[in-house]
Amino acid sequence: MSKTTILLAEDEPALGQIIKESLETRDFHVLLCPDGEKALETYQSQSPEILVLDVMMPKKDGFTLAKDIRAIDDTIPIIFLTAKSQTQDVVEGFTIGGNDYLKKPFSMEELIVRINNLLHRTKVQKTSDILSIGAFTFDFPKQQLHFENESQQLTHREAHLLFHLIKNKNQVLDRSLILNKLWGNDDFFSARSMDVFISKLRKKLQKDETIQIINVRGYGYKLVN
Amino acid sequence: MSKTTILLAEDEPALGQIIKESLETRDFHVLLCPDGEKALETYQSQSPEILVLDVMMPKKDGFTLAKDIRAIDDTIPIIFLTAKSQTQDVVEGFTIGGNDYLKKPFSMEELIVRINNLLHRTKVQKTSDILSIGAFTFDFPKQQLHFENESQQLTHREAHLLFHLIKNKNQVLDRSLILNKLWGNDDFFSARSMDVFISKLRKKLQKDETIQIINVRGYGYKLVN
DNA sequence: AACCAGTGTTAACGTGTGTTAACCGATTAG
DNA sequence: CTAATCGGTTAACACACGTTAACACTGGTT
Repeated sequence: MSKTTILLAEDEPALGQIIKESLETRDFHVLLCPDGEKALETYQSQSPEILVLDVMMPKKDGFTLAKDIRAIDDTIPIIFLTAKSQTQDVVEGFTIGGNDYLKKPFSMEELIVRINNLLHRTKVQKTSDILSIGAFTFDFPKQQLHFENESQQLTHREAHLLFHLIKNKNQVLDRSLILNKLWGNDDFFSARSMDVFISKLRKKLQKDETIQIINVRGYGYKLVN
Repeated sequence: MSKTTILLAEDEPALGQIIKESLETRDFHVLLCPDGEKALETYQSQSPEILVLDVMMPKKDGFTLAKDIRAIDDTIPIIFLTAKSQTQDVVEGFTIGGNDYLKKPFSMEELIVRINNLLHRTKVQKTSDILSIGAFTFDFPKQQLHFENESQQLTHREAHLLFHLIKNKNQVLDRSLILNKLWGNDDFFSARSMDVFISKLRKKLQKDETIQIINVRGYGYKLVN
């Protein structure tokens, strides 16, 4: 497994360097940015998995940066580093969803705990490639779908499609998004092909009646359980 | 939706009471326990959704308690309250999985942020949108309307429209509001389309005569029961 | 080279969903 | 009272999606 990439935005070079090195000893890959604008660029080019942002920064402060990034990705975890003076209610307003904050000064242990907690939330299902849905267990790498003591082998396409459906369980999974991801385009034929696979998956999943793949006309599919 | 239950184990009565009250103003249900043993009993009888444990407690300290509870449930989120003297590496060892910690003294905001963060992780999918109306049960995610032991599948549009009607049960649901929300506009054709769906819903709901969708001319619809 | 099994794509036909149209009754303003 | 408006209902329609089977491609086997 490759290292987790952390984007660290901190304008104070000495502090930034200390944090960076500490995190690197914990086996993270750290991208240190001296200001908000640089951070945004780096975010776009490197797509890190978690952001650690100083609130007070030149050019673009941490909150503004977070807003900009949230417009692109509304799930990426963000940790704010706040000075004592920062008004607590503003910070608190930001600390919902994938957000947390730390008051300066903080210990490295504290930061690492927060990072791991937030990563865990998004990663817990992400890294473990054995997913469960209803009464099924789905081993993605092996492309096997287990039900009680039976087990059926899925094809590559079936497995990938199911994988994304489970990842977006109970939410609508956008048709064109998945078409682009798995087929590389979203033209008529690929769409038809996808329909066929949805049909196949439904058949393979029908042993557990509590789970269903529901179509949302014009948008996509929703796997519910 | 019922309140989230928090088990709070804190041996210092004054502090315990303050935390309890603060959390209650945030609409949590708080079970305050003065020591580790009481906490374990309360955990078993009340099955709370999250634990906030003081580390230093009489009879059974927070870590030991956490170990005991983890043997029963290895996913329930736990937040430790630690004094400054507590050796940080021990704490850190515990802060994996569903765990976090706060150093005393801490602000209520900090605690609430941690609680919400950890709850979010387990709860995001848990809050089920199963509504009931008259003799019907409406499973919004599955788009199913249950009546006694029958069950009919609704379409996406039907489900959303019914969802908003139930949410505004016994109040007038504004036409243009719902048109904008579901159709994206409130022009003539969308309005006509909506009428058709109201008609369909009326038909599907007519098994229970006590509930009706009443039109309020010029304003909208009201679902009554 | 011929064969085969497995996988994904295309085709053909059928079904479901949402929109539009048509026609109607009810309500209200003039 | 009459006309205009709003909403109710049904049906026609277009098109998104479902299902099955035929087809084409791949890589492996004999």
